[in-house]
Amino acid sequence: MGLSDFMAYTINEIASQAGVSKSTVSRVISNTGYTSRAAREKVMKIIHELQYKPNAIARAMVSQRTNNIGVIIYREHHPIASHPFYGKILDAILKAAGSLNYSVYVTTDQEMSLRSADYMLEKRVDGLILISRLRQNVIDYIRNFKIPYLMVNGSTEDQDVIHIVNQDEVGGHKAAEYLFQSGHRKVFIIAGPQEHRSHHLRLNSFSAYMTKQGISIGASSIYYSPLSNFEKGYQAMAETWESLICESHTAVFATNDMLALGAMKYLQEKSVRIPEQIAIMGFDDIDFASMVTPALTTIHVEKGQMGHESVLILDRLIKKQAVFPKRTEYEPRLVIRQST
Amino acid sequence: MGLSDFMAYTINEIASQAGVSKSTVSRVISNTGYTSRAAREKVMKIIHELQYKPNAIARAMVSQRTNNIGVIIYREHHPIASHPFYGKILDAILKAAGSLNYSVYVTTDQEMSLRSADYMLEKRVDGLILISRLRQNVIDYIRNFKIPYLMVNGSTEDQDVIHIVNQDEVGGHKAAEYLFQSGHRKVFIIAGPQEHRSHHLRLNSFSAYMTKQGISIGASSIYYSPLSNFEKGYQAMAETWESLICESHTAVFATNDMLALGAMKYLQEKSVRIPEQIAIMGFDDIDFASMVTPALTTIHVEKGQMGHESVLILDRLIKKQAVFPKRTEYEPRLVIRQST
DNA sequence: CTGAAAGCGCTTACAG
DNA sequence: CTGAAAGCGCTTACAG
Repeated sequence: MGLSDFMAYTINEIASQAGVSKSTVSRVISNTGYTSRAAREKVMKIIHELQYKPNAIARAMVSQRTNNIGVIIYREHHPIASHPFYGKILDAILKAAGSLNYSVYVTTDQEMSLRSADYMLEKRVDGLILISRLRQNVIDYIRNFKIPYLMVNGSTEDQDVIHIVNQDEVGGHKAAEYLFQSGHRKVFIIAGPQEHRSHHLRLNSFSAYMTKQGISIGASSIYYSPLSNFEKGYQAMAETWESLICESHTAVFATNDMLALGAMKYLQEKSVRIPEQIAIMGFDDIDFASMVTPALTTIHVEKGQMGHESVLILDRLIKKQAVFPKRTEYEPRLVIRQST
Repeated sequence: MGLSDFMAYTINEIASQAGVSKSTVSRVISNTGYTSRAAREKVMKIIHELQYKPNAIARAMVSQRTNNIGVIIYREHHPIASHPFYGKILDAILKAAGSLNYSVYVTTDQEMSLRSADYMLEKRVDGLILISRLRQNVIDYIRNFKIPYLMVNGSTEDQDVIHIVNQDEVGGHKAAEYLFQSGHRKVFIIAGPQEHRSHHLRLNSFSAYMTKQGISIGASSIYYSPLSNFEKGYQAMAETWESLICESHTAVFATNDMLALGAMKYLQEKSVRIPEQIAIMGFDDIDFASMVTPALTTIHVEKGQMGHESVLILDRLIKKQAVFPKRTEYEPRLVIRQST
């Protein structure tokens, strides 16, 4: 066995070099039970000398705890980790998990299948955070395994699933209220995919507010986009701008910032002045919203808070600690910038 | 033991229900060795009925392979996963790892300490991808454990470390060449932190090209920024714009897009016309670069390729397959848009 | 305070 | 083709 066939030291090696049993070594490492000071010091010394590291796998095997949590992000399209919305949630999860001494497995599941879940269910993790939309059959499947899990910003009607969400109805309401109070009476809406809970609720509550003010938003004032990205926002404007302005709309509300930003890009290429000729408003408050010119007015969603809280709740689930609400909601807030 | 104390089935349960030994069960699961058709079918049936999943931890214990790879992103500041540059690399890693059947641990290390490394070194992963800058002592530490690892876009002079990098010199050269050929003779530079290999090389090769053209870039034409984010780009312009324009600079080159975007924001607030009054150029080609108006001219870095390749190389290292270059370089390319 | 033994859930030679 | 046994590297009662 050459130098390249480096073998990591085991507890046995430490025990033999320290002249004690491996039980004793284990005790000093985990700092439980009684150990004489002499034994402890001897063991510590050897551990440092050899740079011994306990094998986490072996430890997980007996303790039945991995100290890992799994994050599965269900997204059909890229980006995933670098997504301006989900990426922020992920960042907060990584941070919170680190401070609670969990490691994080990150998986993406573009097929929204059982595959990623299966991987995690092979006892690799103590608990699971599911982000974004996933199918009911996946939820049922996971539940079957009795592993602690929760959903962040998903779309399920299932009352039993522990869930962290943004109050999208409140956000839609705030957006509509703000635009209405700013004098807008004819607003064009770019609506993201309606099978997504967020886009659906944002659109509905926005419309509901306007309706209550006696303003009905007709079919010709809503553009339904199958995707919620920049390109689609651009395309939405490209296809509708002419008629939109003929019908004297004074503002555009998009159900997320990416759509709004895409729309803005098109308008700027056409030298349309924002907000003078038309106001634009988004939803999410992604980083980029404040970086463009004019900066985008939007509804701020507590992405970081949601990610952070998801780890705290999961930790309690794992440790079987006291009850917690099935549903944790965060209230979004209006952020007024230059585009309106 | 109530329903809530669900225990996952083990190979023993499968064996007993199928009326065979656990050796046989193991063989049919791993599909190795001989098994009679009858035995195989019986076992498969029970496995499906019970939704049995082999315990990955136990398997890792004996096979000495975890099928996990660890990604440590060394960054002092947020964002990490959602970073417009590193997030893209991470996304590509997640994707490539998935297709090679690896799971990915993602850790961030803001202190650039040994802590994250330690975690991974507890035999949790088969190999390690280190992203961004890290200290030499961390490298030395990790090397000590003989675990396969490589660096992506790091900054080390260490010839022994397997390394994937962008050719920042080439990029700096291309940027300078393009601006020069577009007629710019007096360029202002916003330079990111010089302890970062990328920013350093980009600045140097840019200057070198200009010098060769007989244009010396004086101290008053370089703004050194301690950070490379949007805010600092904005600040750089805020502090220097007046004198910059007095000295008749015609273009601004920033050593990354975020700085360039920040600079652009300030100028737009001052109603400076871009590129008519001053041209702006960045480096990286992050997503946002093409979304702003005017769209940012920049140097495209192969973030996805770098991430993808890092997994392929690590996989070969793990499997002890044939040699590979110590250093894999990607050539960046010029992307001309509207800001110049 | 300490050590021998059993066991976590698998895989892998080895007999048969 | 199949099963009994040993072992991966730890932890945890249990005697002493």
